[in-house]
Amino acid sequence: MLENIDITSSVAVYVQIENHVQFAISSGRLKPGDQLPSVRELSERLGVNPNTVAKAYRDLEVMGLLFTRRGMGVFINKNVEQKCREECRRRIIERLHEVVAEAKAAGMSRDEVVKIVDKCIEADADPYSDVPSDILDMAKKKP
Amino acid sequence: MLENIDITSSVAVYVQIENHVQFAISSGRLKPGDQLPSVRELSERLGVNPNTVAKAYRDLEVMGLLFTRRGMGVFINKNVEQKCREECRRRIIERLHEVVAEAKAAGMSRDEVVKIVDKCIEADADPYSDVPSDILDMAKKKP
Amino acid sequence: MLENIDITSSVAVYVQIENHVQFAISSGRLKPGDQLPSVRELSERLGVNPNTVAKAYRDLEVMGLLFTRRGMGVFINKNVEQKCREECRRRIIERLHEVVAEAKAAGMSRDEVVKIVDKCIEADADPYSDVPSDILDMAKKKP
Amino acid sequence: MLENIDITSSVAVYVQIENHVQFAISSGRLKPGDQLPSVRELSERLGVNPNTVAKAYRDLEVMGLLFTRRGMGVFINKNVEQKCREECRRRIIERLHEVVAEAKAAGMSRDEVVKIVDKCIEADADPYSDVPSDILDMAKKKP
DNA sequence: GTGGTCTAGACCACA
DNA sequence: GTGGTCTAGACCACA
Repeated sequence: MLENIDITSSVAVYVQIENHVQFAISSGRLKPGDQLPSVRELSERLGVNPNTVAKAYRDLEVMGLLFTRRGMGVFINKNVEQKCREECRRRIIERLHEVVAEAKAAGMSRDEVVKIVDKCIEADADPYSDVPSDILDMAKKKP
Repeated sequence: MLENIDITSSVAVYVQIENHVQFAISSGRLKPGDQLPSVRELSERLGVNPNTVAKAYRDLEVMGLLFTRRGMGVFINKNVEQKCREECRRRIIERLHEVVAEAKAAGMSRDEVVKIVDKCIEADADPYSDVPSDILDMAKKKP
Repeated sequence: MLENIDITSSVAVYVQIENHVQFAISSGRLKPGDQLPSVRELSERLGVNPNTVAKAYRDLEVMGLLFTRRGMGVFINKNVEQKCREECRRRIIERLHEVVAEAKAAGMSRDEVVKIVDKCIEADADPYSDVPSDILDMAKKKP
Repeated sequence: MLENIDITSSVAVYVQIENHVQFAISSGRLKPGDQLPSVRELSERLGVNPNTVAKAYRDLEVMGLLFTRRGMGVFINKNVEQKCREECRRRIIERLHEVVAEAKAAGMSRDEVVKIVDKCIEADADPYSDVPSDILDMAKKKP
């Protein structure tokens, strides 16, 4: 996660955290019952304000992906994998639509776009899973 | 432009104006020497504060795309078409890379992605040019 | 003059006209009694608003360099050459001070600056007199 | 900076701020990663509206010299020192060319110009660095 | 507390 | 009429 979270990015850090957790759930790297790193632990690790991590966890809890057990920590909810997968897919397709529409408007041909797609697919361009992710390493797997 | 600029969008109005002008230059619909609509005119048309339009124009000037003649108006600079085109392409390809990498990581297959691309290309999904743009109509073409 | 007046410059056109006339007087290319082109004639030639030329002539008149004879035109005053020369010199030295001070602050050495000076002096870098100037050609020499 | 920023100057305050920051970067007094004083802090110090400082920071961001972390502050970008230095040098040399060409055209000799240059070089005519600059003192050095 | 966006409006420089 | 500069101030996003 540290590798993938870019604090200089224009995307808010809390949004990056949320996306990352959702993605990890949808790809099965985080499973129901797993415990997330504490707010303090993760914020220190990322070098960001604890409020930032807390905000991300709160949002994810509101979405129903996490639950908090006071004094125990934050855990992944049951039956969220499918929902997460769909949500991730939906967002990816939406963004794909946007960017392809712009490419078209910019005069790029179908073949040109497909060529770029192929190049990405072939490359190890996995934005999340190519590097051991700290948030994943820090998560305590449900026994 | 009026049709394409969405005051309620989460994308700031001045950013939308900037994108639109850049895109219009890169696609040749605005050419060096053309005069943009005046700050006041465009702001009234869009129903936003003149400062908002001025901010967009100023950014574009700092980027080197426009120049201002005090008391005369704002004009497209020379030799910006190529630069604009490359910049637009670069940004599109960058975003395409990002989203395809995420799609791959999310387990989508190459064919699935290409299928979505094809659907977008076939659709009239041009985000800018499908509707006559007021900013273009308002621009005074260099004689 | 047309060659030297840059309407895209950030320096106001009326200021450029003023500078040009002062410089022409101080270098003897315009002499007391010479008639300047009319506001209309010059503005058409330069492709600028007549107000712009009128403003320049008015300022120069306030400075005491020109006088207007109603229905006759605008003429260079007597005994202005010396004053003009001094004023031009003063401004040049002032600007030289500014830019050399910045060069020094930017870490440029004395020799580096002098080298640039020499290059300029040797070059035909005369910003005004190298090209036949329209305002001069348009001025009617006192018989 | 407070000492060098002149609110009564004809040069706009935001332009003075921009110049100052660029110069501080090019001379190494501000380094990549350093945090600039906050918009509010600097605006209070200078006695100007926060918008004025924000405008300068924004221009510098569009130029690629700064980046903003929302809620955190404004920082100097990486790899801008060289670019800044070149840009500063380029502008100084350009202006030096202009003014020397005018001096030549005005009939000043090479030796006369060099004499003025020498006088400036020897004087403490550093327009920026002779006085401890507040904006530098206020900048938080990257650890 | 940090910057971002936007509005309303004054006053100025220029054409 | 055109843009530039600046102020005052509201409301928001983020940390």
